[in-house]
Amino acid sequence: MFTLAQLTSFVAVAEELHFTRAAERLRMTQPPLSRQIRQLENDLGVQLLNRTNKSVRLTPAGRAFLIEARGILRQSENAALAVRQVSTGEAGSITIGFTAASAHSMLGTLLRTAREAVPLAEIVLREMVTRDQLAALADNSLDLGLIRPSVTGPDLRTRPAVREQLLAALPAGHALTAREGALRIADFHGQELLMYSPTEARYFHELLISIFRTAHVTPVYSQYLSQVHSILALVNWGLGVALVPEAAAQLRYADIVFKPVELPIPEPVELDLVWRRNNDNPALHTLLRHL
Amino acid sequence: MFTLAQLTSFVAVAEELHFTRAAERLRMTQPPLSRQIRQLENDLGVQLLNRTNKSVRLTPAGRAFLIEARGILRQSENAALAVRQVSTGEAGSITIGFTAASAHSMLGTLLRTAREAVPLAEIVLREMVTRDQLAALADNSLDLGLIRPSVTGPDLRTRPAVREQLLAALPAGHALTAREGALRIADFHGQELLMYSPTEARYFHELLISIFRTAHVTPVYSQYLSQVHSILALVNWGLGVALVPEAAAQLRYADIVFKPVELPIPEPVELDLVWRRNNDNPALHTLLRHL
DNA sequence: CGTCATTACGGAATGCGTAATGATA
DNA sequence: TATCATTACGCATTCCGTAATGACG
Repeated sequence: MFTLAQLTSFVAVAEELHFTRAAERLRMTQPPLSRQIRQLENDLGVQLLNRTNKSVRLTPAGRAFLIEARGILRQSENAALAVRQVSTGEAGSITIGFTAASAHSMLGTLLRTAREAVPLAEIVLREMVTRDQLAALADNSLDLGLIRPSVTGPDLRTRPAVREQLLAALPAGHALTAREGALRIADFHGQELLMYSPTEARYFHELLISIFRTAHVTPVYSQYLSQVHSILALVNWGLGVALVPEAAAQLRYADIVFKPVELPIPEPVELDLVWRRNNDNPALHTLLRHL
Repeated sequence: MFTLAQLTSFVAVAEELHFTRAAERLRMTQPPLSRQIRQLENDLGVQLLNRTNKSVRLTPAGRAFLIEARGILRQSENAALAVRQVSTGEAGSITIGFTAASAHSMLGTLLRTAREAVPLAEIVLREMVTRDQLAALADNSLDLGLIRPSVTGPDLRTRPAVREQLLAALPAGHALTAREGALRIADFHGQELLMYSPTEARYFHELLISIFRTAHVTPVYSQYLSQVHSILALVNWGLGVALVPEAAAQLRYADIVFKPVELPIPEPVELDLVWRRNNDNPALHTLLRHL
């Protein structure tokens, strides 16, 4: 197979149609240039140039190869450029995991920041539950996760991304919807509360349990569900009340009224950014620096 | 700039993720392979692989470069293949000149043959008058011309392509349209004949002059025109009769009747293929062999 | 006979292979 | 301690540059 140097030489000769001038342009003497071209022709088994002593002309095959050679050289230069951009974090690919609920709070901001910070990078989004995100981070198939706070290994790094309020989600016509201003935790005493699953939505489950225990309030846990939008669907059907992160209020339901709730911690719902400490994706670190 | 050999080495290592195995695949020993990869990384200024003594992993930049490297190698192989096809006449580009009139007789056949003979070649068609075709053949911007017989230089080769009848083109309602069967030359005596220009359409001009002189017939030369379709337009308007190559009958005019003419030579209109003797376009010669 | 590509030849650099070293699990 | 990448070193090849040759207008 030929050499990139041979291609460079050939392009120079093809453009100058003059070995001596081409050699000058290549900052070499003319004999080795002649040899290179001859070598290239031997490698290809094709005559590229017709030389008489007073003129150098391209053969049809030479014309065709000139186009190819230029293409290969351009692609090579682009490759060198592109790989440097990836290595410095200017370009590349960042795979970001998110949970459905987080999409409404943080994801928009994150993507906007990414577009500014690493405009040349490709952002790949994957909707995954927290547990799957942690697994994907571990095997390097995910660069960055958006998860609810949870126990993570020592090789994962975590950073709080946003904090949100909890809102009461009430079916239209429910007694509490008539109340002026914010609700209090005590208002939920004895209410049918649509509760988060202790396994699938452990973070919210424990958050609510803790809030109610602290306030000595005991609602009626009618259903356990893992996803916020499932809970809202049930509220919409009048099957109970719920506490959901404020981002969920972006989802419009015909028969749900959202009301603020007074809590000891005003914004108790956290969302974390998480990534592998040893992740060597430079684009990821460029993005993290801008967050 | 890097080398294609380095790219080949890198692809092997990236695929095996193991220097020793990659070296075996490349039929070389492992140390020079290590050096090549290191050299490639130095050239690029980018780390492509993370080596621990027990594992070789691609960095994100390495992943990006692997794709680029495969692309460059593939393009290089394709280029070598393509240029060989051009040199053997399997592929390439053939520029063919034609006159408007010839388009209807020969061009279809020619293109069909070309598609069979050199399916990989690009056929470029250029409508040019005979004189321009000869000039273009001389400076190599045309590979093949379709022209009326004319004086050509010694470095041009010519081959008869087709012979055609001459047809009488009569305006609808003209007295001769009533005649049964073929016309005779004598029928044109005293007729208003739309004549070919002696300079722009020399071949037809001299052909007709010769035919009428031989038959001792003298029509009235009312107009001199250079192009067949101009002549037919005037016939269509009733401004005279004309003699045109049979291919012209393919052009449908509302008010023209075509009739055969008895001539001493049944098919006096010739169309030639012409090309430069020294044309080094292999695709052209492949095509000519099939014609 | 002058221009310009090719051939001839000597020296430097590149690149492979073998052997030794070093690092990590 | 075994595996596997890197470093060390010697040799063959490649490739450049200078000089000589040759071919075409």
